[in-house]
Amino acid sequence: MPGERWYIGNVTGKVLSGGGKMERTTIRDVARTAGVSINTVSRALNGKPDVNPETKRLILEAAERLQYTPNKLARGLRSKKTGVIGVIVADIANPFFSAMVKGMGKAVKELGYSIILQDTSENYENEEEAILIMQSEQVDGVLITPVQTDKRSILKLQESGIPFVLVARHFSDVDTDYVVADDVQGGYLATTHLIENGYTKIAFINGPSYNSSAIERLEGYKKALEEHNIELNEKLIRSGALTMEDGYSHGKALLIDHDPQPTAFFTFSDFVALGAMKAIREAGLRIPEDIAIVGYDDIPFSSCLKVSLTTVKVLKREMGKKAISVLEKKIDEQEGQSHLKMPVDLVIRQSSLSTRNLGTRG
Amino acid sequence: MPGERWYIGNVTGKVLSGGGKMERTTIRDVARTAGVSINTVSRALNGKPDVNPETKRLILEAAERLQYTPNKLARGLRSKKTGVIGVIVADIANPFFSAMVKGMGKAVKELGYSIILQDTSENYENEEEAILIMQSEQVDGVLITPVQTDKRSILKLQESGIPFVLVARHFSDVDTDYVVADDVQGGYLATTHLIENGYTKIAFINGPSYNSSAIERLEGYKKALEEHNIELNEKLIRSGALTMEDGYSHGKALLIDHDPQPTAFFTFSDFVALGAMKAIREAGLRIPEDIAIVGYDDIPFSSCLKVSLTTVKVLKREMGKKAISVLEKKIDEQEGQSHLKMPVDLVIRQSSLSTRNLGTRG
DNA sequence: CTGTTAGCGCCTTCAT
DNA sequence: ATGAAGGCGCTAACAG
Repeated sequence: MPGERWYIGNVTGKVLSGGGKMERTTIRDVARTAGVSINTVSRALNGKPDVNPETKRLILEAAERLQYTPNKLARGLRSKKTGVIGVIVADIANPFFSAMVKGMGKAVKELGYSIILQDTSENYENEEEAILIMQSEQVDGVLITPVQTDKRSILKLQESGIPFVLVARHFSDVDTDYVVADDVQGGYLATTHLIENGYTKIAFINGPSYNSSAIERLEGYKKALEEHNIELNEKLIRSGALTMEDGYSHGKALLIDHDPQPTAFFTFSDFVALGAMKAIREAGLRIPEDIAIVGYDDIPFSSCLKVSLTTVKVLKREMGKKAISVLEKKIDEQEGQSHLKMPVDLVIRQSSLSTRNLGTRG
Repeated sequence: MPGERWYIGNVTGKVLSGGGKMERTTIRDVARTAGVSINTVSRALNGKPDVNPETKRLILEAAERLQYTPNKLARGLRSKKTGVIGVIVADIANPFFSAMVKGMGKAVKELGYSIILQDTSENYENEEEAILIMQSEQVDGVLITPVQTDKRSILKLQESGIPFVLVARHFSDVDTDYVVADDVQGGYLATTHLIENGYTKIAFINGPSYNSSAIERLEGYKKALEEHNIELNEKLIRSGALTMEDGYSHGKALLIDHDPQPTAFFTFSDFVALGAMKAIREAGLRIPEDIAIVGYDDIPFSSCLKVSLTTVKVLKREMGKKAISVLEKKIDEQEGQSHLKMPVDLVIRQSSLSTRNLGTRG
């Protein structure tokens, strides 16, 4: 527990001899002003027992007047707790992650922690460095969406002894706590939906092959095909798509002289879907009449497109919040591992609903 | 300067008597192992002069072997520098701000700082609290996009003596450093573009009236109208729009039995534009044939819409980077205030280009 | 070149 | 119920 936070501002009114620079009020100033000893102040301010209500009042008043703010560094040095949680994400500019971080921020606030943010840009070296920084920062815990091109960084993190939880992605062969979305189910729902609407030639523009979300969604995709006795065609599966541009180029490749010609797309993210949609339009095809498409994540704009996007909704903020609460338990030494899968949900909109959506096609 | 960073990991190998928990290696352990005094180690590690190369080598070796990582808290307590910069944004889930933060993160990395993030959700009370937290965190400096419903929080920040820079928004009546976009110019460019394409009934779905960006864009809007001798009609100006939903409702209000009937929209953001576009479509109108629309920010998806969105491009990452560099100067006591306006640019796409874009309409 | 000393602000024994 | 003393890990004088 990072200790409760209460603030009254921070200006001392004192002025350094040298120039115009302020010096922060310390517990000492408060003690002097209240006419008590340093640690009586400490105890009063931290709500510890054994403090005369009257002196407590005096102390609180003095603190208020002097605009005292506790120094977290000093406190941290003593208590070995910084009240800071390190958050390492793959790309903060991606609405998926920024929504997640937003949720973390909210959850963390109630607990009195702060967040230090690191962005790896999906780059493993950056991830390694980010972890070292977190260690040096003495964070009380770490939340990380690993890049996954290598697992050694996570193994090191494990060795370091810092409590940590993987978020959004996890390793099948490294035993850690994690909070992820139920991606198998997501892949399954999306694919089943397309199949049930008569599509059989469903192309899957998937994420990188090392990415756990991509792996699990593919599993869901395969499961759905199998259940409906549709033969898997490797040519319809493409991987490595993360951006809009990737979606565009993969979409294009799948449409131009491609065998078999897909009649529907399932994509790794709404961003990828957007790129693919552009490719579809440029190929002179209509959505959903000629090609249906289903995205993933349910990012805000998806509902507002001219042809609104059917997608798998992931509870991004909730996932962030949940991750914090799992991490907090770890920090508080409450044993037992958490392997959490957040439920996902198919949001059916226009992009997958052709008016002539009966019977089999292609 | 937050002191150079160098890491070697952090596990000591030591085990506490009590249980399996690690204890971090301290400078003391290194000193003992290297057979020198504590502060020789400190100096060696910090690259200070007056250290025998040979002993330095010994110390570095020992540090390496023991996996020593400096304790930033202790260092900060002494040096009064935490190497942390506080970033307070209005909404990290907004792509505009997340792109900005991404830029800050990159810039900060090179300088050896870390970032503590706070999200106010456009709420003033949260902003006040965020500032207090930053003080308590002893950050070396603060970057903030103020909510602007009240300026007292900023005045307090000023009093606190912490170096800070406003980003993306600024106060006309509070003298601070800031890095913002050239919003007058942005409003002017967008409006002029519409006018030059024959539109005269240009509705402006603007942001909150206290928001400096909204104020300045309105200024640009008015300037453009004036230059073209188009009479300003207050009924075409709406304020308070921040979200997609706001854009939708304002758009709707402007289209249903509205006098005068607008022929073009200029909106506060691409998000707001997206909402307005939905309203336009629902009113049975076409973009851009019936209603042209210009957004603001140039958020990634804008280019990929079926009718791609004409918008004012703001250099979000660059603004973040610039803000960091200005802040760094302040931290290093380099005097002189910075009032920076980042250039903006009109990106013309389909949403403002009717095929029959000649002559005057409406 | 190197070691000794002192203290940053806070909290935690231990006395009183 | 309160105060005094010690120390978290590190850096910055000042000696030697």
